[in-house]
Amino acid sequence: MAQTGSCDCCGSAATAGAVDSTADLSCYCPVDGVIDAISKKYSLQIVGLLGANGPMRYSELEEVLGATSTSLLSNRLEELAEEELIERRSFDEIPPRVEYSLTPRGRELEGRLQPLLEWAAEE
Amino acid sequence: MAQTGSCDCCGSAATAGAVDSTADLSCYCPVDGVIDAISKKYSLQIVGLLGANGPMRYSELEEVLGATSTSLLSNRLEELAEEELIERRSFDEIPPRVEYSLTPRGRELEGRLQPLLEWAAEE
DNA sequence: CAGCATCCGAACCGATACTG
DNA sequence: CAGTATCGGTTCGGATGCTG
Repeated sequence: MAQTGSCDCCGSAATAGAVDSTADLSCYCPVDGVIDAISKKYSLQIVGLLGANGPMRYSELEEVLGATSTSLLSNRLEELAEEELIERRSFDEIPPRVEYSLTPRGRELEGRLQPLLEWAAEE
Repeated sequence: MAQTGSCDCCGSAATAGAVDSTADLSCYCPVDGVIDAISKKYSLQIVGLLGANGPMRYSELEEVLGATSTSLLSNRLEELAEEELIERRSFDEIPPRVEYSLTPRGRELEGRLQPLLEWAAEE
């Protein structure tokens, strides 16, 4: 995953035209990086939590998510921030405080995610 | 992932009540297994392709997806079939023929997936 | 044609130890 | 409090090679 330029499903094979003209929707490969970002552990939960609760601190997320290792949470937050789905805001205080919140883009994602998650959860 | 009974985000931590009452949407952990299934490589594409093109043969999928190894494709198809998102139909012919198509459940998924994918793809 | 079995490397997860 | 650094275990992905 995490492709930057090449595309394994449209680059080589799509030109073969094996299927037909309705194949407009057949390529979901690049998808920017969002899909990559959200298909890792806790990403979905983070987006959902920030959407439901508003800004949250590092330790709050850590607690609610049920103690993942700190490094894992760090990585997820960093990745989501790189995709501009969440925003990191640090206050210059002692003790330090950092808050994470959804960006507008993140809120768009959350909106589109919700129907999917609700459907998957009810079942 | 692939949890069957235990839940790492609501089992232990949600009872801590660190956030507040709006945390209804905070638990996406179990989510049946659908999320697990679709967060693996090619699952999304398979569902999308079958939705757009109708039933497809093994070799068609293989070609359009751009030659993943056969075992990987096999695994994905099997997993999606176990989740009852796709249906496998084999014809008793020589040479053998197998077609895959979306189940009603798979079509529901595809519908909810589409807005998300379109949004992610346009960017 | 449609696949399963196997083996290897890469990515991901989790726990621990340590820093600003 | 909010992280970074490191390391071992597990899962995932890709390449062959071989069957019904």
